[in-house]
Amino acid sequence: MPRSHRRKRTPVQSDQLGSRGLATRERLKAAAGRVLARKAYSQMTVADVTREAGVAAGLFHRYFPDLQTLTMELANEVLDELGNTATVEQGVARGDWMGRIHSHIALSVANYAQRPGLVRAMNQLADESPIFRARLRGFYQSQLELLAAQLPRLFPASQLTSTEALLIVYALGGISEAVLRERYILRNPALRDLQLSPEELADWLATLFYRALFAANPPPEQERKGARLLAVRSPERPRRRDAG
Amino acid sequence: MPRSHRRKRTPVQSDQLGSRGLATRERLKAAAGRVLARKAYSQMTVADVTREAGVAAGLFHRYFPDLQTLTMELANEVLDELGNTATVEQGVARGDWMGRIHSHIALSVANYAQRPGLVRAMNQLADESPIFRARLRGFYQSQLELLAAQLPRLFPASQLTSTEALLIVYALGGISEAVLRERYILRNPALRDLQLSPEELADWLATLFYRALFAANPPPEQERKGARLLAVRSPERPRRRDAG
DNA sequence: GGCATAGTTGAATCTATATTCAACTATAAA
DNA sequence: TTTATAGTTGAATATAGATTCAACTATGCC
Repeated sequence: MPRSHRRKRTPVQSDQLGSRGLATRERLKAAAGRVLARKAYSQMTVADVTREAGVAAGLFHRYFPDLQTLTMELANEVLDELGNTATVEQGVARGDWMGRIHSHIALSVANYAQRPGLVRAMNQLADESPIFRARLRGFYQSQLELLAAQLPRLFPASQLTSTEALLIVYALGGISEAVLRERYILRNPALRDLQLSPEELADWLATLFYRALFAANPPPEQERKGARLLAVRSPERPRRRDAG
Repeated sequence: MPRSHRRKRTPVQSDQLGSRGLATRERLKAAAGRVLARKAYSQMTVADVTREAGVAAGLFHRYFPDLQTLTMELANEVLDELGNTATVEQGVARGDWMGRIHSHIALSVANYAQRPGLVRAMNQLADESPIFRARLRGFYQSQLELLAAQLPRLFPASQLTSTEALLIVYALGGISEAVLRERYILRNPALRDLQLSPEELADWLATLFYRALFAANPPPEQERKGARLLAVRSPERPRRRDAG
């Protein structure tokens, strides 16, 4: 196959590169990032990357053994950055659930808005590489587990097991993932003319998240911009068996 | 590239095949379905399929021009089947929202549980083929719009635009999609030992869906098996600004 | 300026896989 | 049984794209 499995000449190690070489290496990564903004990971070729970077085809293998390595490096940089922002909840009171939810979702919105191509590539890479799949899941699930761990305490009457709590937080996480994917990655035209700023979008998503979690609207003082959504609420008891 | 773009000999049309040929064609499709259960669409080869079907390599092109055509045919069969089941809500009262939600989610759970490989392949195919991407979105969104169209009527005070309504239903749809993907497609070990039957899983997901939509628990008579989840609910007003 | 080293080029080569097709085999109608 | 037709085989060929590498160029140190 084009992306060979055979043992091959290994690229020079990064720590043995001069500043010029290091710069070229970065140019290749940046070029790959731009390529991924317009085509799927599995359709990107080495030639795409070198052409985008404006270097000769053969140069690629001086710096990377293959596209997967380069892409994974790019992906790990994103994950590291998101991980550093583990200070997400800074300035938000522990008991302020709406605030905490909102801060996480806002970070996620920004991530999709700023690098939709990379986010898409990360998912495609996870489809093909078990190693990266594990890495990505580890990252995502560790975030989710911060919340999952609170659920038994928050809702003692529910007798949730930790697996059940995890199920719930995956479901809640899906609320924003689905919308962000549809809007920023798939660029659904029907969602394009949304007049929402990233900030407002985060408000809406956080509100829905809060509602699914607590079966209630967030407290009014937390309303933020998604206020109109609060008027969306249980209107009546379900109707009779007849058509309604 | 291996999957060539060059014009090539076209396969014999299905309607010119005898019953033996038709049967072989189906064997190839079934074989591809099995291959997709174990590897990603973009990594499947023609040889994988013919080997799995137990026929000579060259036979593939008598029936299909390429893997994409075959896979799309497989995918369309799934979509057609799901579309036929547009009788999903049969026997459920129009005003019984929990019942309606549950019936749709139960169908989705069954779909993921029965053919996780194909569902995954459909998403991967959508990543690579704009045509299929449009087809898949059209299918999914038309389902969502059935609900979106009700929102302005259900919640007149909210003044939702149709785009906003669509945003909300995409978000709600993400609740089950995220969990089903994680459980059936990515086979997250942490979710593997869930003791829930598909029926119970649908209950949980429908309950979360209902809560996000109505900011309230579903009416008790609708409780079904996910009852324990009802104890998960707004416990207190958010605490003070201090750590809580 | 001379020299050593790091970096770059692009044509040549290799490989996995798609694709073709002439020869072969099964089927069934007459 | 013959014969026409549909179906099948697998070796041969074609191709996209990865990978190598000998020759070339830039950089910086003395």
